[in-house]
Amino acid sequence: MSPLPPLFSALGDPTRLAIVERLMTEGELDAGTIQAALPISAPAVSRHLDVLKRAGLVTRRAEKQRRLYAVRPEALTTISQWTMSHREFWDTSLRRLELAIKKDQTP
Amino acid sequence: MSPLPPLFSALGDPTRLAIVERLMTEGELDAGTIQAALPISAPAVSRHLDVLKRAGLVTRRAEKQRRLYAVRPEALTTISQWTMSHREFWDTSLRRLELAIKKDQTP
DNA sequence: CCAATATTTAACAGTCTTGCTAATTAAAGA
DNA sequence: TCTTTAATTAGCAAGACTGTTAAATATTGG
Repeated sequence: MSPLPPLFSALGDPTRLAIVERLMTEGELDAGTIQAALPISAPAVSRHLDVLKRAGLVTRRAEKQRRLYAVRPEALTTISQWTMSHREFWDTSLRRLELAIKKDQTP
Repeated sequence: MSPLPPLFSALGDPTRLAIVERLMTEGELDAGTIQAALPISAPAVSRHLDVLKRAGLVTRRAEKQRRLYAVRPEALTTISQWTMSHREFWDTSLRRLELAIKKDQTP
């Protein structure tokens, strides 16, 4: 239901990944608090938050004159499900790799 | 060890995501075979493959005059580990959401 | 050696992205 | 009402991204 490329694209920027990680560990935060920890201007942060919002990664709600942002758990679930849907591939590939290395080291 | 933003950024392009998914289901493929399924020129595909390579998402090896590409399982593991490291957040958030919806529907 | 095949590199155009400062909008509170 | 606080939108510049065609590189196989 949720398209992956916008999610990956949004997380591909280090600033946005940092914002998402902070929101996940600290929970809902307002734009000002998010901005304070970053080395860029408020308008720049506002645009990053808009990108995250349009990708479906965060929600936004108004509280007095503040805008509160929070990560949408469904977005993370979508990514998790994608990796899991390919788990058979990377799990067995990794196992094969480890076996090959072991065989190489102790001949 | 492997940085996430380049991985996410590389997967943020629909063409590259499609390439990675195809390589995961079909295994190692040469550049020409990958290009044949896509609506863009060979040089464009070559550049996408280079982006994937530099992000650490694929390996490349020469076989006669062909270049064979394959997904690095470690890259997928890195992403999986990231989602899992935040699983407590999205798992409990989702559960809370579901409870709130249920409470709303049957008052 | 030469022609064919496979792929990449070069050069270029159009479009996005990201940052900035200045201006605007919205609500709070004296 | 007027000032302060919070955040966004507008407008602009620098640089990155993606696609194209043409040229270059490398390997094969007659």
